[in-house]
Amino acid sequence: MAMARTDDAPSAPRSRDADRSQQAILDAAAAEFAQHGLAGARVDRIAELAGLNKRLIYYYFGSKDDLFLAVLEAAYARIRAAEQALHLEDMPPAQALQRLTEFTWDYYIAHPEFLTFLNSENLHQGRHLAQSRKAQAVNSPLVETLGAILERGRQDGSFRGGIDPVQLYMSIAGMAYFYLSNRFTLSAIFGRDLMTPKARHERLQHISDVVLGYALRN
Amino acid sequence: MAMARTDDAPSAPRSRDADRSQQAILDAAAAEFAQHGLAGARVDRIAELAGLNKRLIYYYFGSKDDLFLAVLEAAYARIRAAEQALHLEDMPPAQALQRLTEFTWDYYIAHPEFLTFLNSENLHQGRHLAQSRKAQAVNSPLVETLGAILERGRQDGSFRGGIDPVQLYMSIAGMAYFYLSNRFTLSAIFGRDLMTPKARHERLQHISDVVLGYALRN
Amino acid sequence: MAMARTDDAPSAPRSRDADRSQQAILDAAAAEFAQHGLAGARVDRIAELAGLNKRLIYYYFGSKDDLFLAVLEAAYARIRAAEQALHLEDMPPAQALQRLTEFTWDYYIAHPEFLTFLNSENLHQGRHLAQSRKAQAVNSPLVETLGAILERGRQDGSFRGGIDPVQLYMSIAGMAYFYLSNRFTLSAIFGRDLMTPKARHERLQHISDVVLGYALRN
Amino acid sequence: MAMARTDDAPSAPRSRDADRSQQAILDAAAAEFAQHGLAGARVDRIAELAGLNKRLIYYYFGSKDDLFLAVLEAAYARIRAAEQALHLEDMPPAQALQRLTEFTWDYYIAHPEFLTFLNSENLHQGRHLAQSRKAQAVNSPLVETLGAILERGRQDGSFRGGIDPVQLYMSIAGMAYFYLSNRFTLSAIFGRDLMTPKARHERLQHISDVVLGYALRN
DNA sequence: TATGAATGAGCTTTCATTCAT
DNA sequence: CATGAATGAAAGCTCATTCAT
Repeated sequence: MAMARTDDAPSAPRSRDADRSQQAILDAAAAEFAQHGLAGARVDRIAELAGLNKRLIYYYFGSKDDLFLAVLEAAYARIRAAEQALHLEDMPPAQALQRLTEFTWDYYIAHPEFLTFLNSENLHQGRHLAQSRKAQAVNSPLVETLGAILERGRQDGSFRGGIDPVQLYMSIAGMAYFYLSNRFTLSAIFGRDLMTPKARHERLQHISDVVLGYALRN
Repeated sequence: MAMARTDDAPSAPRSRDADRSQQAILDAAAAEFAQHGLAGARVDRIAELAGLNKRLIYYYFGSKDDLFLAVLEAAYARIRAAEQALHLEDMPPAQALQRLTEFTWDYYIAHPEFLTFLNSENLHQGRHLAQSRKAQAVNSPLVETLGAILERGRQDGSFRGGIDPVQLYMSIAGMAYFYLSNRFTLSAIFGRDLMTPKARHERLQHISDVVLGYALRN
Repeated sequence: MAMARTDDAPSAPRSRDADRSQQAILDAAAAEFAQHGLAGARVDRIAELAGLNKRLIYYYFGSKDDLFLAVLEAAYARIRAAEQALHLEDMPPAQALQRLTEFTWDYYIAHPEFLTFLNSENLHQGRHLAQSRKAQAVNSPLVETLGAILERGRQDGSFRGGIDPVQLYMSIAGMAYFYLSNRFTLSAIFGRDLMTPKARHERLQHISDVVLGYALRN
Repeated sequence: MAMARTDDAPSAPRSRDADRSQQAILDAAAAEFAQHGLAGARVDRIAELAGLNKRLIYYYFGSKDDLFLAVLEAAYARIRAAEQALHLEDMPPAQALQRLTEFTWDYYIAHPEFLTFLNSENLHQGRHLAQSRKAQAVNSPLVETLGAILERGRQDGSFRGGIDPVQLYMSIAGMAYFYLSNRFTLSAIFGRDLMTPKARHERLQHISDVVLGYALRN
């Protein structure tokens, strides 16, 4: 006595509810992992936050570790999509480099959980990412874009030559990451609030100065 | 043939065994926290690693969290001591800046647990350090030293003016930190081993180039 | 041949097993708390006695203290129900007072755990009952009933006037309670078995004599 | 190279310090057992409260249970001494009975720990007292005294005959005990403070009324 | 698709007690 | 007489996970 399901999109492989439940779990898990790390996260809390039964998490994702991987992959997918929307290749080299720096800074501020996920994953020696089939595609296209920018700048004489785009990317990211990820200990050590608008502005200015001061010829 | 011990603290109210036990616990805890983070660390493993009864950990340190704080404070004390042994104030400005960059890089490589402790503490929003009485003294004297270096460089004309030592310190640290702390995810993304001698040499070279490229006038 | 169940709560959202498990835990906990007190009770033993997993105790009751409160509330509910089944209001005053005395005595003998629960709760200064929402409803209706009995007796000339029902209730209970709750130390002191049928009969007789000797207008 | 100890009393079998330490432990233990019961009492807290090393407790008393027995025996010895100081035998019967009632009430109020000790010991089914060599002497001399009072009253016509002094003693004690030992639950149930001066006065008055109303001829 | 019930293993922490001096 | 150091056992409680429906 199966009933016809008229409310489903005809070609949808899964029901809307299923998709919605999976997304709710992913969102809840992202919040929980961001706040407590992998070991500190509680499956119970994720279920409660998602408004769903705990059993469903296992039904859809298999285990806590697998769920973490899914969260991690989704986070990488989001930042990759944001990077690709920048269209740096259409800008003059110096402006493109400046824009990339700003983007990195702003993205880390808007998505602090991304930093936490990386910390967690590295604490576990990249174990989850190593098992990921999607991990290969994770390779940041930004590096290639950055390589092209540097080459264009070298050719038009604005940039010095011999800059490794991977190294520069890691430096841009690192200067932002360190400040934001370690803001609590840094605040304790330096006795100042690092997250005021003024402090944030100054940090971005400093990073830009360092990056351009390094890349620009003379 | 007992020798007079003149270099000891004037009064030793505790038996040597107590000190040794406490140090064994601290060492074991440092290893465990470094490997598994705060939530992932197991008190049982710490006790086993220390070769001591689990109860003794609570006897001396009170709780897992208090033990973590003790480990964290000890780690800060060590890096502070190492920093002060550099005597950067006796070097010419450019050399001092170069030396500081190398030191930071080398220290992070030699003491990867320090990075993990910072990650853990920041995951917990600096909660432990916030209640540390020693936290104030943690204020890195390196910043003052770096400020003096920058000022000397500005005066002798080698450095540009207007450089904030705190910002520069966080950039130096950040460029090293990001690479080393996130080496597993970075390796997965870039598909290369970041810890070969060659890769390490290149990274240090790059960081030095960036730092000096930014600080040096012209 | 399923019969319609009209005496049930209108909606039973939980499975019967859940109710049965909770009741099994309550019963086992009552036995354990009665025998060992609150601090001496072991959650492991309760679980074993209930034939259920220890985790389930926390799943349903939250903590050992909350479980104790549940046991205490259930004990109060039972004695209240038994009191209300007496229908003392339908008896002549002297007979009602006599019946109440007998009931109290018999109930304490049949439910020695009730005495132990009260001892435990008072050792902890009523901490659990104080946070009980049901505590207000615990107010023994017996006191009102007793008040009505005393008033009826005063009006028909059999009882003296001016008797506080609360005071009298506490005296009736106290004379029974002391004997039964402290029977071990009293036995040691007086060197006689207080629980033989003869001794029990004599004690009840004495209490009745005291109570009626006090209440009856001679 | 034994040194002469000139500060000791020549005939003292133990040093003053030893006596003082033992008494300190007994006092601390009494406070701890009174507050937390036997199972809830902590040897650590007793040592801390006594200002002495925990090991000494075992040196002097052997075990927590043995210490409890010592505390219990001391409590019995104190109440016995207080009872014997009453000299009820020199008073007229009714006055003596009244005085005994007052004494019992006042003593329980002044020494609430005595009630707690009895509760603890009875929770453990009198196990400790059963092992006590001094337990035989615990037999309250008050009962004999009370017996003589009742007999004198019967002979002078003021008291009714046939009163069992043990039963009456347990009733006097019980009416006081129940009120004081269970004051927290009773307060919760009746919603009134039982320990105000007024409430205490009324309770003593009631008990006296009941006792004398029972004993006095007509 | 979804859920409440249930669990084994293991967690941090506590405890009475003993060791070594 | 006195103590700080140390411990085995077990406590209350938590966790990721599975069962039954």
